[in-house]
Amino acid sequence: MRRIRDAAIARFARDGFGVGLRAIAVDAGVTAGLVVHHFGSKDGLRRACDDQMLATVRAEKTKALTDGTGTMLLAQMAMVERYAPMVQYLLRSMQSGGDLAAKLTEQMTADAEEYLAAGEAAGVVRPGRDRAARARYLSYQNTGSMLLWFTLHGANAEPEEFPQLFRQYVEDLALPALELFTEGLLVDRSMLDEYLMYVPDPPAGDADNPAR
Amino acid sequence: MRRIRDAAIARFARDGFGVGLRAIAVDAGVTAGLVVHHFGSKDGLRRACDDQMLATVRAEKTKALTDGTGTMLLAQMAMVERYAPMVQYLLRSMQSGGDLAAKLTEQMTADAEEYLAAGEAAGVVRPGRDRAARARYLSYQNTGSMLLWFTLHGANAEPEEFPQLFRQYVEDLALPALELFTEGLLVDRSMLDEYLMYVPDPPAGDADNPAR
DNA sequence: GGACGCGTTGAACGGGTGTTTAATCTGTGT
DNA sequence: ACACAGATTAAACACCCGTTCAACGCGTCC
Repeated sequence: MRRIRDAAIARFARDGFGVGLRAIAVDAGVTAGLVVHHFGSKDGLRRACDDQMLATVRAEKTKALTDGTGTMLLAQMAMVERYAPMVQYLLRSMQSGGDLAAKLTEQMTADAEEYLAAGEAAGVVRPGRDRAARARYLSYQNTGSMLLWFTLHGANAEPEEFPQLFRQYVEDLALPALELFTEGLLVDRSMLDEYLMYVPDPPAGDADNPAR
Repeated sequence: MRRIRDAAIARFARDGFGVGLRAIAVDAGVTAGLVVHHFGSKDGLRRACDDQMLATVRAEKTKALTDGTGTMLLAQMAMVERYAPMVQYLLRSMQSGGDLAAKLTEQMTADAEEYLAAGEAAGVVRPGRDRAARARYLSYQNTGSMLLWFTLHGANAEPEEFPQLFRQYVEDLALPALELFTEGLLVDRSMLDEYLMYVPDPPAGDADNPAR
C-alpha cells in the first residue's frame, strides 16, 4: 500500500496527474484493480499522495530555513536529490491547482508574513503599509515565478537533471532579486505617492479576506 | 471555419485544452469529423487557435501601453469584456506550457528589457547590474504570479465574473509592488554586498543564453 | 478442518477520446 | 443538364480511461 502510494507520487511528479492508473500500478508491481480497491478511486489515491506530501513538507519545514516564499525551502529540497520528485510533485500540484496547492500557497503567505514581522522587529526589513498584502504579493510572485519556470522548462525534464535545472533557476534570479530588495527599481517616489493620493490607506479597518 | 476556430478558443479558454472535440463541434454547430477535416487534427486546431491569439496579442500590443511584464496589457484586455476569453485562453496556455506560452514569455521578457532601457534613459528607473537578468526576473515574477492566481482562483470562474476578479487581483498587488519598486524591502545593503563578494560580476562577457 | 477475511488478479464494462471512412448534400462552372 | 469539388454528416474504429465483479490464493482463528 505504501509502495503503491510512493509509485503514484513518482509517476504523478514525472507525468502529471493525467497519467493512467495502469501505469502507476505497473510501477508498483500490482494491478489497477488493487489500486482502486485500496484507495477507493483515483481521486482517493491522489488525496493520499497529497496528504503525504503535505505532511512531508510540514516536517521538512521545521528542519530547514525558509524565507517565507517557499523558494528557499523548495530549492534546498530540490538540491537534495532524494527530494527532487517531491518538489516536482508539488509543482505539478500547483500546475493543476487543487486543495494541496491552495493550502501550500496559504501556508507560504502566512510564513512570509511571519518572516516579514520578524525581519521588521530585527531591523533588517523596512516596514510596509500593509504587511498581509505584502506577504501575499511576495509569496505569489515567487511561487508563481517558480511555477512558470517549471511549466516552461522543467516539466519535461528528466528527474536526474531536475536538481541542476532548479539550481540554475535560483542562481539566475538571485542578483535581480537582491538588487530589487535592497535598492528598489524606481529613482523617485512619485508613482507611489500618486497612488497613495488616490487610494485610501489600505489596511482601513477591514481585516476580512483570509485567502483570496 | 472561422466559427469553428472561435468556438474552440472559447471552449479552450473556459474548460482548458483537455476538452473534447465534440464539445467544440457542438458549440460551433458542426460535427467532430468536420473539425478534424478542416484542421487535420486536434493539435492542428490548437495550433490555429494559438496562431490567432498570437496575432491578436501582437496587434493589441501596439494599441495599448504595457509595462513589459504583460500584466498591464493583460489587465487592460481583461477589463474590456470582449477580450476576457482571450486572456483566459492565454492563461490556459501558460498553464499547459506549449509553444505559445514560451513565445509569449520570451516576448514579454524582451519588452521588459526594452522598457527598462527606456526607463533608465529617462532617468526614472535605477540602472541595474544585468539588465537582461532583471528583465527576465520581472517578467517571470509578474507573469508567474498571474498564472498562479489564475490557477487557484480564476480557472473555474464564469467568464462574466472574470474581469472583476482580474481587476481585484491587480488592485491587491498595486500597493506592495509600488512599495517594493520605490523603497525596496531591506534596510541595509549587506545581503547584496555579500552576494556580490562571492559571485563574479554577472554580465561577464558571456551574452549567450537567449531564452532559458 | 472449515470458514472467514484480506490481498490480489484478470477480465469485463461503460464511456470518452481522436481519427477514419463512406456517403450525402450543396453549390458552381461548363 | 451534367460533372466535379468542397462542405458536411453519421457511423464505425481503435484505443485508453476509471471502475466493477467474480474468482482465487493464502493465512488466521475457532
